[in-house]
Amino acid sequence: MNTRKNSGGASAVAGATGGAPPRSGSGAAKRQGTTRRTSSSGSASERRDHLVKLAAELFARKGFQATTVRQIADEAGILSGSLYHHFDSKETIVDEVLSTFLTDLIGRYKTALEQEGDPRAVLSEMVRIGFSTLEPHRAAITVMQNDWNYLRSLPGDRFDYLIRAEDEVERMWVEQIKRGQAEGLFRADVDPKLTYRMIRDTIWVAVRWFRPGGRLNTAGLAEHYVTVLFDGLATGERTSHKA
Amino acid sequence: MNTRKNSGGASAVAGATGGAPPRSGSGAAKRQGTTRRTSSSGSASERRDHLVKLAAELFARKGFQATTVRQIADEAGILSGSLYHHFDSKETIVDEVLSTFLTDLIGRYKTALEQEGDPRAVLSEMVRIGFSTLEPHRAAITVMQNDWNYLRSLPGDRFDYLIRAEDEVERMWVEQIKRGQAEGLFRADVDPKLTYRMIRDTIWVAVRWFRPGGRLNTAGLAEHYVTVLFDGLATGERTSHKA
Amino acid sequence: MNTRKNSGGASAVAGATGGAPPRSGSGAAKRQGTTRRTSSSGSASERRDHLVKLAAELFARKGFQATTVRQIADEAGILSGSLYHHFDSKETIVDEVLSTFLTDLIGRYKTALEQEGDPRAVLSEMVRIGFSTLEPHRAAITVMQNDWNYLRSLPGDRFDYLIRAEDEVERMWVEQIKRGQAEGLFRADVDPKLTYRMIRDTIWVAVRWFRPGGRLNTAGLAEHYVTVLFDGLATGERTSHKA
Amino acid sequence: MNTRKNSGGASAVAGATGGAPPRSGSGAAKRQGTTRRTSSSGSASERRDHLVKLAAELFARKGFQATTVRQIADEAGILSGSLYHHFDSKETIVDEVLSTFLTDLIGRYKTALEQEGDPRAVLSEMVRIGFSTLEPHRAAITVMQNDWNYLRSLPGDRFDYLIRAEDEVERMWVEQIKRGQAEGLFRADVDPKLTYRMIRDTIWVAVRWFRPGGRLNTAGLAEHYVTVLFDGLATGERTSHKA
DNA sequence: GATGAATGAGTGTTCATTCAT
DNA sequence: AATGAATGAACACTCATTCAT
Repeated sequence: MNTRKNSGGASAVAGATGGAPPRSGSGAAKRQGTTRRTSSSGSASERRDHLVKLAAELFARKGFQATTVRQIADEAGILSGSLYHHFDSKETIVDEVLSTFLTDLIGRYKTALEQEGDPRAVLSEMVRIGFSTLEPHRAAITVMQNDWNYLRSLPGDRFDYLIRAEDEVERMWVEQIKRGQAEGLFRADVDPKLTYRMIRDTIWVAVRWFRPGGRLNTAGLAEHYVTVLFDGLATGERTSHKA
Repeated sequence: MNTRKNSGGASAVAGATGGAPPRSGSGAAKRQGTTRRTSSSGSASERRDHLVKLAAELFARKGFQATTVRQIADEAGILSGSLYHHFDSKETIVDEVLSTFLTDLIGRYKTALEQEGDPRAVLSEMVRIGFSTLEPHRAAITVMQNDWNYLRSLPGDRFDYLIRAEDEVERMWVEQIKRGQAEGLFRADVDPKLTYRMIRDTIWVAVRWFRPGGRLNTAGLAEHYVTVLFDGLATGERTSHKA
Repeated sequence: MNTRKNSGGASAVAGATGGAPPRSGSGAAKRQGTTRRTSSSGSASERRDHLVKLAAELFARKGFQATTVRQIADEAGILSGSLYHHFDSKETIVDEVLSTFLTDLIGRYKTALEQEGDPRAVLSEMVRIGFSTLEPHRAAITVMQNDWNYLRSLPGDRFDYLIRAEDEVERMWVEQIKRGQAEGLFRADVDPKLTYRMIRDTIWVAVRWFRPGGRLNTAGLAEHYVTVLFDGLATGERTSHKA
Repeated sequence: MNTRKNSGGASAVAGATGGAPPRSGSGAAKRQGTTRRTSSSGSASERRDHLVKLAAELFARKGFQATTVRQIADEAGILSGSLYHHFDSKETIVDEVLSTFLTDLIGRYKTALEQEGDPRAVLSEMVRIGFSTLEPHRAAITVMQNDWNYLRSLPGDRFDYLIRAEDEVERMWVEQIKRGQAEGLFRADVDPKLTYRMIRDTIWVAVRWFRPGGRLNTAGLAEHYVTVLFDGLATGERTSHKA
C-alpha cells in the first residue's frame, strides 16, 4: 500500500483492523530508521508531519481534487516538485491524513470497549469519543466526508483500508447496540445497524458546521446528543401525530 | 445568477426563498422561449432535462469535479462541445441539478407548514418529507453533500442561493422546534438550532448508504427515525452511565 | 492495443502476423468510419497522417524520448494539447509510425515469397525490398533502430507486436536461406539464423548514414550488397591470412 | 571537453585521433591528482570506475535518457546527489563509458595495422578485433548504437570526439580495402567506403542480439563473418536471378 | 443541433543538479 | 564522501470552453 517514501505512517489502519493495534499510542515511533542523526532528532519526520498538516487543511477547505500540489507547496514555502522529496504522490499525502485519523479513532474505540461497562455507558463513551475527535481531526474528518467517494473510486487498492476501517467500526457499534437490546436497556424495535448509521452520521457531519469557540464545545455537543439519543426529544406529553 | 442559456430553470430557489413558490406546480412552464419549433413541443426542454439527469447521476457517482463534460456528453451520445448548445457551462448544469431539488424540497416543506398541526405532527411530517426526497432526488442530495464546500468556494455569487435556501429551511425547522418547546411537547433543555442540525444531517447523510430495495424503504426509515428522535433509544430501564 | 482515437492504422501488424495481410495494399481504407461527410473526404485522416509524419521525423532526428509533444505540436503549428484530439498519447503516435512501416514491409516480403523463384532470386529480392524501404520509411526505420529497446521496455503489451513482427520476418528469411542450402545454392557451412541477422542488420543500419542524393541510390546500394553477399569481397587471388 | 571532476579519463579519444596513442597501455595513470590519500591507493579511481560500470549497464539496458541518476545511485547504494562528488554530470559518465571503449578499440586497430600483412589478413584481424570487443565492451557499444544520435545532438562540443574517432576508424578500414583492391585481392567493383560501412554495421549491431553462452562465441562469430564476407554466400552453382 | 478541431491554462509528476550540513 | 532537502525547468497529459462549418 505504501511506497518507500511514506513508509512512516500512512495506511497503517489496514493492519489495525486485523487485531492488535499497530504502534497504538505510539505515533512517536514513526520513521525510526532515520534516527541515525541523533541531533535534530526527528526533524525529517516533523517536516513531513507539518506538510501533511498543511495539506490536510487545504484538502478540507477546498476538497482533495481542487487542491493542487502547488498550493500545498506554496503553503509550505517550497516548490511543488520539492514535495516529491517527501511524498510519492498527492494520494500518499491524503492517505497519511486519513489513516492517521482512523488509527487514532479505532485505537480509542478499542480502549473504550476494553473498559467494561453496560452498553449505555459504552455507547455514551463512544459518542463522546467521536465528538472529541472533531477538533483535533477536523481536517481529516472533513476530507473523509467530502472526498470519500472519490478516493474510493481511484484505481488500485490503495484506499481499500477505508472500507475495512469502516467495517470494523460498524462492528464495534452494532455489537454494543445489540447488547443493550439484549439486556433490555435499549428499545428492541429499532434496527441496530440503521441506528448505528444514524448516530455515526450525526456525529461526523457535525464537522461541517462545528467551529471551536461557539456556544458549545465538542463535549457539550456530545452530551446534547447523548441526551436526545437515549431519551428522545419528546417529553411525556403525548399528542396525536399523523401516522 | 444565470446567463442566457439556462434562463429557464436553474437557481430558481433564490426566488423561492422570497416568499411565494415560483412556478409552483408548473414545472412544465419552463423554457417557453424555445417553442420556435411548434411541433415536438417541449422537446428542447425535455432534451435539456434529460441531459441534466444524466449529468446529475455522474456528479453523484464521481463528484462534480471528477466528472468531465466529455463524460456527460458520452453518456448522452454527443460530443462535449455540443453540450454548450444547451448549457453555458458545467456549473450551469450542476446549478440546475441543485436548484431543482431545493425548489421541490422547500415547496413541500411549505405545504406541510400550511397544514396546521401541533409541532410534533409538523416535525414528523418534515422528517418524512426529507426522507421521501431520498429516492427521487438521490443524485442532487449526494452532490449537495459531497460538493457543497467546493461549489460554495467558487468565485462569483452563482451559488449563494445555496446558503439562502439553507437558511430558509433552518428557519422553518427551528421555528417548529421552539414552538414545541413552548407548548411543553419537547424537552426544554435541548438547543433548537443544534437539534435541527442533527436532524437535518441524519436525514441527508442517509443518502450515502440508502439503496432502494433494501430492508427498509424511505418511509420505513422515516418512521424509524421519528421513533428514536422523539422517544429515545433507551427504555425506562435506567442504569448508571459514566457522566 | 489501440484506444478509440487511433483506431485507424496503428499496430495493425499484430494482425498481419497471423496470416492474411490486413488492409494489405489499401492504406486508403483507413478510418472509413469518418467518411460520413463526403465533402472534404478523408481530411481528418489526412491531418492525422500529416501529424504522424511530422512526429516521425522528429522521433528519428532526436529520439522518441528526447522529442517532446510540444515540439511535435510546434512543427504542426498547433498547441501541444491539441495533439490529444488526434492521439491518445505520444506512444500512440510512435505506434502508428512503426506499425505503418512494418505492415508495408511484411506485405512486400509476402508478395516476394509468392513470386515463386529459386532461393537466390527470392533472397536478392528481399534484400532489394529492404533497401527500397530506406527512403520512404527512413524515419520509421531510424526510430526502430534507436528506440527499439526503450519501446519494448514500456509497461503493457502495447509494443509486443514489434517482437511478433520481428519473428515473422526472421522466419521468412531463414526459410529461404535454408532452402538455398538444401538446393546446394548456398554454402552449407554458414548458420542460417546468424546469416539472416547479419543481412538484416546491414540493411537497416544503413539508415544511419544513407542520405538520398549521394553517389548511390538505394537500388545501387542493394546491388552492391547483393554482390558482396553472394560472391564475396575476395577475388580468386588467395593469399595466406592469419587464422 | 571535460570539466574539473572527470579530467582523468573521459574523452581521451580526442587526443588519440591526433597521432600517438595517449597513455596507451597506461590506464593506471588515470587520476594521479587524487593521490592525496596515500593509503588505499587508487581507491577513489576504483570507486569511480565501478560507478561508471554500473551506469554503463543501465545506459545499455534502458537507454541514456531513460536512465536516471537516481537509478545509478540506487545501484551503487548511495543517494543521487552523492554521485556529483564523482562526476560533474550525467553526461560526464556516459562520456567516460564511450571514450574508454573508443580508446581501447582504436589502440587495438593500430596495433593490428602495425603488424605488417596483406590487406586480407589485416582486414580479417580488424573484423576479429571488432567482434572481440563485443563482450568486454557490450554496454558501451550498445549505448553507442542506441544513443549516438542523441548524444551528438547535445549542445556544445562535448561529444564531437565521437565523430573524430569515427572518422579515424573509417580511414583505417578504407585504406586497407583500397590497398586490397590495388593488389588485386579484392574485387574492384565495390565501393570501399560503402563496404567499410557494411562491415562496420554488421559487427556492431550484433551487440543487439549477441549473448555470451550461445552457440557461437565472438571468435566463432568473427570467423563466420569473415567467411561470408570474403567468399560470399553462394557456391559455384549459379542460377538465374532477377536483375 | 451537432461536429471536430483547436485553445490555453493548468495538472501531477519527473529529474538533473545544487548545497549546507 | 555522503546526506537530504530543495530547486527550477520541463514533461505528458487534461479539460472546460470556443467556434467555423
